[in-house]
Amino acid sequence: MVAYSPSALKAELHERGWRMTPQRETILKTFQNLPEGRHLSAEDLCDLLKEEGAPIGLSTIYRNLKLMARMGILRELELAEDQKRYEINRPAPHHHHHLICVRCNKTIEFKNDSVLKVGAKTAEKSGYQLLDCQLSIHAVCPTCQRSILPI
Amino acid sequence: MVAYSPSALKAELHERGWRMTPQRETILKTFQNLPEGRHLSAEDLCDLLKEEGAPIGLSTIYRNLKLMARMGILRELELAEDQKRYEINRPAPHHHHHLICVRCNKTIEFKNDSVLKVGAKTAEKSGYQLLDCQLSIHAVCPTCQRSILPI
DNA sequence: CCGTTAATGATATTTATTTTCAACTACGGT
DNA sequence: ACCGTAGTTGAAAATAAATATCATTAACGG
Repeated sequence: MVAYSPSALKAELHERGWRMTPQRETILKTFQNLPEGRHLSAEDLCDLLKEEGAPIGLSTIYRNLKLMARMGILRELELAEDQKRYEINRPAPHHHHHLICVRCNKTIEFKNDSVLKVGAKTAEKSGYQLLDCQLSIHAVCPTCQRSILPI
Repeated sequence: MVAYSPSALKAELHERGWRMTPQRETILKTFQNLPEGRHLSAEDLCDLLKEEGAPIGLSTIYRNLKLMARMGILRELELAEDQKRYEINRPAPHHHHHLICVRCNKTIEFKNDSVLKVGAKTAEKSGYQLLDCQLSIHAVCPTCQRSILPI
C-alpha cells in the first residue's frame, strides 16, 4: 500500500509489458485530487470527466478501475448500494474504514490503526501480498432505529 | 449479533407486522446446518433446495437473503466474485474474517476477536446497532505472485 | 520513424438482482 | 374453526452494473 505518482504507475505497468496512457493518468490524478471521504462509481467518474472536458469511455473506465484496484492503487468499496465505488488507497494516517447503515446507507468513516496492523500481519502470515484492508461494519443508524416501519 | 432459532425469527418478524413462512424457516435452517466456511449465493441456495426436494422460487430467495442480512441473521459477503454470498452470522467464537486473493479469488478465513471488539465499540460510539462486522483483506496469494502474466 | 501490439471506445451482450402482479396463505379477530 | 385482511410467494418481465466484441487508435521499443 503505497502512494502512487503517475510515473510510479507507468513503471509498474511497464514491468508487466503494459502501457501508460493519458486515460490512466487522468483517472489516477482524479482520484488523488478527490477530497478525503469522497468515492466514485464508474458512472460517477465518467460523468465527472465529461463535465471537466476530458471524457473517457465508460468501458475504459471500468477496465482501469478494476486494474488499479488489483494493483492496490484504488480501493474497491461495497457500500450497501448496488454498485461498486472507488477511492484512492492511502497509507496509514489516511487509511480508514466504514460504518454503514444497512437501511439508509448513511456511511461514517473512521480510523483504526490496530485493524490495519491485524490485516498486514494476517496477510504476511499466509504469504499474501497486502493490497487493501477494509473493516466494514454493517449496522442500523440511530435515525433508522427510530423508524419502525421498513427494514 | 445473536444465534437465531426459527421461533426467534418468527417473533422478530411479528414485531414488525410481518409473517413467518415455511420458506423463511427453510432458508434459516439451511444456513444453520451449513458447515463452517461454506457460503452460498442466491442461485447456489436455489439449486441446493431444489436438489433436496424443497424448492423455493428464486425471487423469494433474493428477497429473504436481503431481509435476513438486514436483520443481522445472515452475513452478506462480497468475496471478489461478481455475486453476493451469504453465511449464517454467528457470535464470538465462530465469528471470522476473510483474506481474499484478488486474482484467483482463493479465500482464507481467520478469526480475530480484537477486530470484532473494534467494530462493536465503533458502532456503539455512534449509536449504531451492530449487525455484522467484517474485515476484508484484499491481497495477492503466493501462487499468483509467482505467475507474472495477468493481473 | 516504423511495426508491433496493447489500449480505447462505441456497441452489443451478459448476468445478477429487482420489479410486477395475480394467486396464495399466515394469522388476528370473530 | 372460519373469515378477511394484508403480507408473501413465484413465474415472468424489466433493470442495470459490468463485461465482451472488435475495428480503430496510439504507446513505445527498436
